[in-house]
Amino acid sequence: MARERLMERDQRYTTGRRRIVEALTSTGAPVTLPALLQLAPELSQSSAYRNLAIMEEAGVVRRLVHGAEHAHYELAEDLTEHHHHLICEDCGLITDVTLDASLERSLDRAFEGLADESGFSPRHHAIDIFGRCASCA
Amino acid sequence: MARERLMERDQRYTTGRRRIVEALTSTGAPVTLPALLQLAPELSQSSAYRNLAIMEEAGVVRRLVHGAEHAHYELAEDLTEHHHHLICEDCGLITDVTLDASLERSLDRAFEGLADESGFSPRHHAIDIFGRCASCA
DNA sequence: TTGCTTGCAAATGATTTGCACTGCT
DNA sequence: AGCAGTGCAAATCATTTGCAAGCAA
Repeated sequence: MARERLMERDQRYTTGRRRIVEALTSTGAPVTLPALLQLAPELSQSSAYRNLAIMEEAGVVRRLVHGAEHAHYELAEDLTEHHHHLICEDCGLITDVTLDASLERSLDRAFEGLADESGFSPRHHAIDIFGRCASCA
Repeated sequence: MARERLMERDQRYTTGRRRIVEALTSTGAPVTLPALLQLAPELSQSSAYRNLAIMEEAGVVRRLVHGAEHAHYELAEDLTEHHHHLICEDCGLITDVTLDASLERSLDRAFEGLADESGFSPRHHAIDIFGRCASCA
């Protein structure tokens, strides 16, 4: 899947890129760049950044920005499934959650309604739930 | 209100801070630092950053980070009202929206449920709706 | 070969900080 | 007077980029 997405954009699925995708697949949760380099120490920082940017563009990777610190990276939703994020305000840990399908449907309906009122056309949404994770509680 | 929040933290409500609050009040939408300085040209960049950080800490201001560019600042929800953001993927414009109270209630209920399953205790949430604004459509 | 990729080191740019000065209290 | 707040210029630090060398089609 990742390979196809890249090929469509005339991008190669190189070893470095495969390593990144494998690392993101193996850890279920979004990771920072330093964390990614720990998972795959043979990657060089600049190439990792460059390849993440290319794969983000190609729809393989998603970049999350939350505080001022490092951004987090995860596989794009088409390669996984639609989900949201629990963010621990103490330690910065980010984990995934999925909401009930009917609730998602209600949200989408509400968002569509905005188009009429304001002229804004929604494409996708992201919900961040801030709080305390189990280990920081 | 802003003054009280600052006083509680033994912070003064100085002219510079008042100017920032007034500027944020006058433009309904979240603004970047450069935009804020345009609204209030007598502010100096470093003091504006410093005061925004202090007021964020005091719960007067909220900082939003979305792409890689400048962060956006707005008045904290206790000084305004609970709302979410429409983000234009073309021009970066951010505007506020409020959802139906019953939908918010369903969301909160769903989030509370997470505490039981995962041990995560939710404090607040933010919904970002990405798409095209009226002028970029 | 020809051009995309890589890794290193250097550059960028938003935000932060040191410091001397001003202004409340 | 005494300490918090300000503005300037310099420092930070995540991320990006230039460039020479490596590798794949």
